[in-house]
Amino acid sequence: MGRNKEEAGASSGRSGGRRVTLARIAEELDVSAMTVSNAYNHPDRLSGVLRGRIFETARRLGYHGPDPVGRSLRRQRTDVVGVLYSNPLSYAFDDPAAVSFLSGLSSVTEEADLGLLLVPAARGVSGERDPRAAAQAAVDGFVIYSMSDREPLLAAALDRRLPAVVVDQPFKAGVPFVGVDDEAAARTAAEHLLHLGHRRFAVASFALSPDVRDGIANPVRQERAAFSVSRLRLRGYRAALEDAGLPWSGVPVYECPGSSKEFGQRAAGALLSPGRGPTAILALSDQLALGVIAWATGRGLSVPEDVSVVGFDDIPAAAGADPPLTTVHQDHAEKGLRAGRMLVSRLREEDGPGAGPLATRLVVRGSTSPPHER
Amino acid sequence: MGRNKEEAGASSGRSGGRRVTLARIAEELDVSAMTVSNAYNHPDRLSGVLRGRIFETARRLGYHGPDPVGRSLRRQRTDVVGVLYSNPLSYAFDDPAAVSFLSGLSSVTEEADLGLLLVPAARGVSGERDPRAAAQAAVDGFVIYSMSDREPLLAAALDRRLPAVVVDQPFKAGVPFVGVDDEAAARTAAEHLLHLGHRRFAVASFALSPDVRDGIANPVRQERAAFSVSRLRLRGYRAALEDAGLPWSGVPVYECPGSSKEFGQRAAGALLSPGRGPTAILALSDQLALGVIAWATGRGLSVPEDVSVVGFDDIPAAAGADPPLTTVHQDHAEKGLRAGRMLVSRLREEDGPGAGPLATRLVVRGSTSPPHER
DNA sequence: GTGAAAGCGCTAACAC
DNA sequence: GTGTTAGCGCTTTCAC
Repeated sequence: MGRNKEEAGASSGRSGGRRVTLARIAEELDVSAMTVSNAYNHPDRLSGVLRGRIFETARRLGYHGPDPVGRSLRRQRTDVVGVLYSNPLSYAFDDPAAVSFLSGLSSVTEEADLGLLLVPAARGVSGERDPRAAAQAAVDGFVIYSMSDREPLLAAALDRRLPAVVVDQPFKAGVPFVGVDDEAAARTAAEHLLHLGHRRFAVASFALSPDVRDGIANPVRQERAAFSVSRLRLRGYRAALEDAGLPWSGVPVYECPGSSKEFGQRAAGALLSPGRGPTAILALSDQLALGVIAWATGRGLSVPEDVSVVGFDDIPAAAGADPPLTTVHQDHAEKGLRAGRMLVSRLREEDGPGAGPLATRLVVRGSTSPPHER
Repeated sequence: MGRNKEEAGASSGRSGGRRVTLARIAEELDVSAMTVSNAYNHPDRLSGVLRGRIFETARRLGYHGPDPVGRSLRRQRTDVVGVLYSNPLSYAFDDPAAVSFLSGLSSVTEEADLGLLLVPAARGVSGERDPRAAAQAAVDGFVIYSMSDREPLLAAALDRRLPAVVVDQPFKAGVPFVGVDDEAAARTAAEHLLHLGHRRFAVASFALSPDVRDGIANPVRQERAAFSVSRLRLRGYRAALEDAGLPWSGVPVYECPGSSKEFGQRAAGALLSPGRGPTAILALSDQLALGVIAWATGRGLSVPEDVSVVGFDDIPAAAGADPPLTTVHQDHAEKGLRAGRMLVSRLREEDGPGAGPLATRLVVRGSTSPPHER
C-alpha cells in the first residue's frame, strides 16, 4: 500500500524545492522505479490497475513523465536532428530557398517523430561560425546546409561521427550529399542568353567566401571560392561564354556579401551604370536577379529590352515578378525531403534514397529576349 | 606521467566499441576527470601546459568535448528553447507570417546562444496534436505559437512549469503573452469598407477550431471558435457592421481548413458565385485575400471595381500583389523578437520586456474602393 | 508482471 | 591548480 501522504504545493513539478522524479513516484507507491518507468514506456508490462494508480499519483504530485534529458543519457539517443547553416539562423528564414528546404526537411523529421534543432553558431571575425556549436548540440545526426569548403563548424560536426548529410555544398567524400549539378545548370543559363544573341555579359554573385567582400571579384578569387556552389556556377557561365569565343576577362563579376534583393540592386548599380554596359546579367540567385530588375526598371531601363536577366533557384516570387524571371529551376523542398529521408534511414540503420544530383531545368520567362540594338 | 598507450582506430569518437569519454582522457593522462572537464569549461583553472596535453590527447583519441546530454543532465539545463506550433511543422514554413516570426525569434535565441528546437507533434484524429511531444522535449523553456484555446499540447507544455511565452493565442492568465488586439484591428478593416460605402459583405476565414471544416460557419460556431484569433477578428468585423446597422446574419462566413491562397480561391468560389454577391470581402489573412483576388480576376471580375478585398497580416507579398492588397499590418518579426526577449530574460531570471499588445495599422492600397453600381 | 543492480557522461561543491 | 565525492534522472539487463 502506498503511504499517500499529501505534499504541500504538489501541483508543480518542482515545488517544495525538490523536483518530482520517477523515484519519487515509486517511493510514494512502494513500487520500484522500474515499474514507474515501464508505466510510461512499456504500458503492456504492467497491470492496468497499477498503471492507473501510477498515473494518478503522478498527476497528484505534478509529475509529467520521464525527464527527457535523463532518458536521452540512458538510451544514448535524443530523437533530435541538428541543422547547421552557413549563416546566422535568421538569414535562413529570410531566404526563400532555405525556407522551402526546411519545409521539406521538417515534414520528414516530424513524420519520423524527430525534433529539429536549429543550432546556434555565432559568427567569428573571419566570417566563420563557432565550431563549438556542433560539439554542444544534443542530437543524433546532422543536416549540414550549404557550408563553405573548409568551415571549422563543418569539420567539428563531421568529427562527431554521427550520421550526417550535406546539402548543396561542400561535397565531401564519404558523406551523403544532396544537391544539383550547379556547373551544368549555370551553363544552360548562359547558353540561353548566347542563343538569344547576347555578347556583353556581367555577373551578380553572392558570397564566394566567408570573408565577405562587396565589389568586383577577379578570376583568381573566383576559382578559389570557398563556397563550391558559387565557384561551380561561375565555372558554368565561364565555360559557356568561352565556348562561344567570349573572353571571360571581359565579364565583370560583382560579389555581394549575401543573396538578397537589396544586394542585387547594389550589384546592378555597379554593373549597369556606365554608358556601354552589358546586355545581359547572369545572377547567381533569384533574389539577386530580382534586385537587378528592380534597379534597372527604377532607372528607366526596361527588362528585357535594355537588359536581359537570368536568375537561379526559381523561388516562388520568380514567376510572379514583373517581368516574370527566366531562371534555373531547382526543387528546394524536394532537397529537404531527400536530405531528411537519407538521414532518417541512416539513423534507423536502414537503406535510404541513393545519391545522385537532383534535376534542374531552365525556365524561360519574360526577363530575357534578344539584345536590343543600341 | 600518462601511459600513452596507442589505441587502434583512435580517430573515431566511438571506435573500438567503447566511446571516448572525459574519464577515458583523464585515465590516459593520470589526472582526474574534473580536470579534463575544467579544461573545456573553465580553462582558467588549469595550467596552460596541462590544458595543452589534455586537448592533444583528446584529439589523438577522437574526443571532441563533453557530451551534451551528460552535461545537460548534470547542469540541469539544455540551452535550448522549444517551439510549439498549432500545425504540422512544415506548414509553418509555408506560412509567410510564421516564417517572419521565426526569423525574429531565431535572431534573439542565436544571440543568446540558445538552440531552437522545433518540436514534432503528430496530429491526432480530432485535429489536436500529441501532447506527449511537450513532455519529451529537452528544453529550458517554450515559445508557444498560435495554439487553440484548449489544446492538450498547450496544457502539457505549461504543466512542465518551465518558462514559457504564448504568441498570438490563446491568452492564459499568468503566462506572458505577445500579440495584437485582433478585435480592434479587424474592426478598423471593416470600418474602412463601410466608410467607402459598402453594405454587402462576406468573410473568408481560416480554421475556427482544430476539428477543421470547409464551408459556411454559423454564428454559434463563430462564437465558440477554439482559436481566439479567429473568434476575435470575426467579432471585430461584426461589431463594426452592426454599429453601422447591418445585420450580421446577412454576412456569410466561409471557414477554410487553413490559411493559403488555394483555400482563399475556394472561399471566393463559394462566396462570389451567385449573381448578387457581396461588394466587399473581409479575409482573415492575406493568404486568403490573395486567393480571393486570384479567383475573382480569373473569373473576369475586377478588384476593386467589382469586389473590394481586405486582408490581415501585411505579409511581404501583399504590397506586390495585383492590385496591391489593403490589409491590417502587423509586425511578425517584431513578435518573434519580443517573444524571444521575454523568454530569454525569464530563463536568465532578469527583467524583460513587459506585456501589452503590439501595434497594428490599416494599410490602404489598391484592393479596396467604393462599391461599383450594378 | 515486477524488481535489483548498475551505470549512461558529466560537473557543483567543496577540499587540499 | 588539482582532486574527491556525490549524484543529476533515467532505463538496460537480467532475475524472479
